[in-house]
Amino acid sequence: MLDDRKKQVLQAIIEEYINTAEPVSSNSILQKYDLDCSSATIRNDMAELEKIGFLDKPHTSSGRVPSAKGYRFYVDELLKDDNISLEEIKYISDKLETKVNEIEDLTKITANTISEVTHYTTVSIGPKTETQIIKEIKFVLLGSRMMLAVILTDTGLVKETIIKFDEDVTQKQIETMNYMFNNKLKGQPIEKIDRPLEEYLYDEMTYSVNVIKPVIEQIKKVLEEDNKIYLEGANRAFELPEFNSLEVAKNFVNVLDTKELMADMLNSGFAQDINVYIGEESEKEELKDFSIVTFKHKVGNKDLGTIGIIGPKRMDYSKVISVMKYISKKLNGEK
Amino acid sequence: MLDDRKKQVLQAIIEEYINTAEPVSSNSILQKYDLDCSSATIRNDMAELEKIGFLDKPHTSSGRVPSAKGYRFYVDELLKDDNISLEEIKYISDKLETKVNEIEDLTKITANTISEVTHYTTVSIGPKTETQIIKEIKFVLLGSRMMLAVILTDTGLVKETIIKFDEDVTQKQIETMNYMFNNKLKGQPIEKIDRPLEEYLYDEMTYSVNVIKPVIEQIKKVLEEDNKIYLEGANRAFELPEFNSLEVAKNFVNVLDTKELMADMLNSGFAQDINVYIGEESEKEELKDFSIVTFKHKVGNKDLGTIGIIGPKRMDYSKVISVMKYISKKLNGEK
DNA sequence: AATTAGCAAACAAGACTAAAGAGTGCTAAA
DNA sequence: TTTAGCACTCTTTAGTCTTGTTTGCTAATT
Repeated sequence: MLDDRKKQVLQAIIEEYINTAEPVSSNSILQKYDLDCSSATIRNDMAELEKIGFLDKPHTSSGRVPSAKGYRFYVDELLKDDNISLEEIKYISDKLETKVNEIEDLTKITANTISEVTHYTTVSIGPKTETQIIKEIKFVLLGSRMMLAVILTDTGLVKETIIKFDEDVTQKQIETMNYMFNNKLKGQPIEKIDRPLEEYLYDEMTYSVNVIKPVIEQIKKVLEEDNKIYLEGANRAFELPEFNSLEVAKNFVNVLDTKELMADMLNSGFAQDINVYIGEESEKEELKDFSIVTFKHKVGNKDLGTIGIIGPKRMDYSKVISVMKYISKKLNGEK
Repeated sequence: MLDDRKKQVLQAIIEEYINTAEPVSSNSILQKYDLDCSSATIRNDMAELEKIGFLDKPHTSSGRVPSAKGYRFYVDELLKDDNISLEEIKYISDKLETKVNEIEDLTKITANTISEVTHYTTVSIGPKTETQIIKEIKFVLLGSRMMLAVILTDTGLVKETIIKFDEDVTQKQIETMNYMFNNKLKGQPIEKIDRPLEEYLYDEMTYSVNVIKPVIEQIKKVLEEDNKIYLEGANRAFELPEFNSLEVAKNFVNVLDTKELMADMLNSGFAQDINVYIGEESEKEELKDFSIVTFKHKVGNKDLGTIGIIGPKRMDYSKVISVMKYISKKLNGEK
């Protein structure tokens, strides 16, 4: 395992690289971090850290750059998660006070706050629908051939959809349908809406396929619909020096544009609330130059969606994770 | 005025430049376009076209590049608007067949189609709310302290908003409120919801400010809310050579991120359905390197929103305008 | 055994030069 | 008015040299 000085050297190199984006030399850390040894000693340590794969060298006579493995060790073992200033705390608190009526808005505000404080781009997605339980379905006639269906779930998610008919429908019909749907679907998780259930509904309400069909189809569609992905601060990334490489910049825009990829990243991850994917760790070619930190945004154990920060591998993990932890505490009512 | 050969030269230069993105030399157009003269003659014409400001020269001994003024003349006088292939027509027809329930979806699908066919980035926005007339307001109780308000307008726009209360409300209260709101607002254009009207509502329904206040506030908010802007194919731009300049690429991402700027461009424009802004013509510093073609998307004279194509000044105006005109015809039911 | 000083070697980055190639503008002739 | 011919301009690319940074190694020191 690493002795203390090697850990210090690794930490110094990573932090220095996060600040400067330039390969770090033995001399530069000797000056800024007080390690009680000479630059030659540091060079020896650097050589060893390189041997075990924690550091890379752009070319033979240049300083060192952390590898994904190096960042990983840093994130797992060395990182401080209280890297947050009083001003930042104040700013976050204020923004999170905003009253919202829909949980998606809360996710958006949180994502926006994180983006502002960390200066990275964020992507966010609403809570997964499949596992949510239908609490109530309401049908409202909006005209003789148009109806609004509103579906409420246990986590407070509200889905609305407009349904159009090819023939006139009456208030009475709507009410009957509404009763049937509630009867059958209330208390069910969304993923349970399957073929047999659909057929049952078709059978029960024989009076007009023209009426029933669009209702079932549209409700299924809106429930299965992928959650929208919201982007915040896409332009912020371009302030960073790594985006001076045209190829990196191009990849970045491409990645943000590939909603499925983003949804995939946001929905994967382990049981923890915060997951860190460093460059190639994500095992997606497109993401090899980027790191993503995802944050499962919860109140109690209600899933409110996931927020991801995407930036260069040289991301300020300490700041990002500190901010996320603070927000998590805050949302759960801790002082 | 320009004689015929000068027009041909201008057209050839612009089309060649649109295709190659390289300054155009007298020789290159002599070879590809059959002008019945020598390269020296073309050079003379080019010099004159430059004198009247239709062409620019990156440096003394390079070929010519069209200026904004040159593109303007081309768009206004020389452009062919039937530059669309059978495959493209087929593709567009198919995609526009998709059934939609909300007009915003139609705008999105159309914007997506345009982006796919032209390979440019599109931005789109829903119809302006201010001038729309309220057709119906429905309140639906979703729980003892939560209500959904649905507002329908004459153009078919539907706005929904969830309203939360600090105290329990009854079905009866909701109905009374609903009646009052309809009574007062039905038939009114949205921009007419002003202070006196609000006060009247406050006065009429004295029973609880806790109930009335959030309703009025939230309805006002949702109606005044800026329409969302949808982006399609942001990454496509990066295939173009002008985006190899880091500064241009950066500006582009910035422009797309500045929603107000985009909303401004989409909502400005004259009576025509198609408006073309070439580079500096838009009089916005940020847009000096880009051209925007906006398309007011209508069925009959119902405004369904505006779609904008944004790309380099060297945009294929002919293709873009041809596609827009075809879509416009198609949406209005012409074969 | 660990640390350090000292120094040669590697290499990037920038400045400068030279040569090649493309394209124009001008002059004089058709 | 058009054209041929040619000098001139300017970009682009490659090549060379210089400078400065940083390493890795060796040998001495603690």
